[in-house]
Amino acid sequence: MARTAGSHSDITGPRVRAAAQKLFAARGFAAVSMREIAREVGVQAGALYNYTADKQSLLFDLMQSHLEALLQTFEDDPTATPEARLEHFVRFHIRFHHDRPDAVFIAYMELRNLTSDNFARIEAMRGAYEDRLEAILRAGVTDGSFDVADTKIATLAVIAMLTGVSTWFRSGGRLSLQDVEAEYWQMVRKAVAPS
Amino acid sequence: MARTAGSHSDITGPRVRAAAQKLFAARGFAAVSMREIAREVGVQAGALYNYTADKQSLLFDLMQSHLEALLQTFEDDPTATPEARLEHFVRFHIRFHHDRPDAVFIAYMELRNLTSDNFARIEAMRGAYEDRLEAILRAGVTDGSFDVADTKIATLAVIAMLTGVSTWFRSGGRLSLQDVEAEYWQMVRKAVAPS
DNA sequence: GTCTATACGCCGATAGAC
DNA sequence: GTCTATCGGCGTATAGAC
Repeated sequence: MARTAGSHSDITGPRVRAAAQKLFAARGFAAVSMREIAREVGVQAGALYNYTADKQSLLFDLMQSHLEALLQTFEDDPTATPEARLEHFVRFHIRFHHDRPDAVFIAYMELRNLTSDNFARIEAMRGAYEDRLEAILRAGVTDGSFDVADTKIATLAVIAMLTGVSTWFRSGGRLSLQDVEAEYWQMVRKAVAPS
Repeated sequence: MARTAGSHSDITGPRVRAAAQKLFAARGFAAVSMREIAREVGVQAGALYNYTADKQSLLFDLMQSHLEALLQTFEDDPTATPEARLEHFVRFHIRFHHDRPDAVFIAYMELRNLTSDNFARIEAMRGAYEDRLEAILRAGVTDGSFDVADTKIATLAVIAMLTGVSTWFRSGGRLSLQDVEAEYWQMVRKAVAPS
């Protein structure tokens, strides 16, 4: 079962996706050519088509993998208190996004470059993630530990606020990621608390 | 002083910028060609270069105009209470951004397509706007009406949260813009309040 | 001020040799 | 599985006629 010398599909495939992710994040899907991706990998442009049907599939696969990992990694414990669940969500979201800046950037910036079918599939996954947070907020509203007028709006507000961290946080700066987590948790906690 | 027939620089110029804004917002700077902009305006591609030095200048001018308007339109009253000033900021930011969806989208999504000189100028304007909010938060921390661990982080968190409204709000939906303003104001007010 | 024509180069994707 | 070569098309920007 040994592979033929020069047969590298198992290693080149991931390298193609890694190169595409790096370049799409840095300069944008539309601005990056297949030739550039090939150069980054160290192959000729034609060889890329052994690993992806076309450029669009490359983008879609990156986004889908990112959102699959997001949904799979987040664990919620419905038996804990709403406040504990919310704190876990806040810290998880900040850390997970901080660990994958390129994938996050692509997932937020390149939605309009998806075909409409692919867009619908990605939006469904994003919606499923939002639903996880909304369930926490609803549980807190029900038992009186939170007070928000509209759980859907609060969900979107919290996610927008947390995701914004990626736009400015740099390791080695004035604050550690743990400091940032703690500060955002305080703001989120108060924002949804009963007044 | 009558112009020659067929001389339309005073009207075609704005139409070029309007067409570019519409197309850049819908499909992205890199994905839009000068030919498409010309088609939208109703002239040939070469004629665009009577109104802009190049495609990059078109992008920069759109962003600069947007941020100039933002800075010029926001009025803060340093003699009011920090809470009143913050509520005014929240409502202003949501309304101003809601009124200019295309300009807002471009200003957030196309930063990486600016040359480094142009990027620095735009970032300086964005920083000036952030400073206006931070001044309000600092005043509230000083007089004890707010409690935030770090005014810079709180500034970025509030702006990210408010700007997120543009990504989902549509007139004619379940909530009016005034409802949305009110809900965000409640969340912001509580987030920065002393616990 | 706008037109037509064009310079010059890169685009995504495929064909066929090895 | 990767290469070279290539197809047909579109990219920005400019030149020169009117």
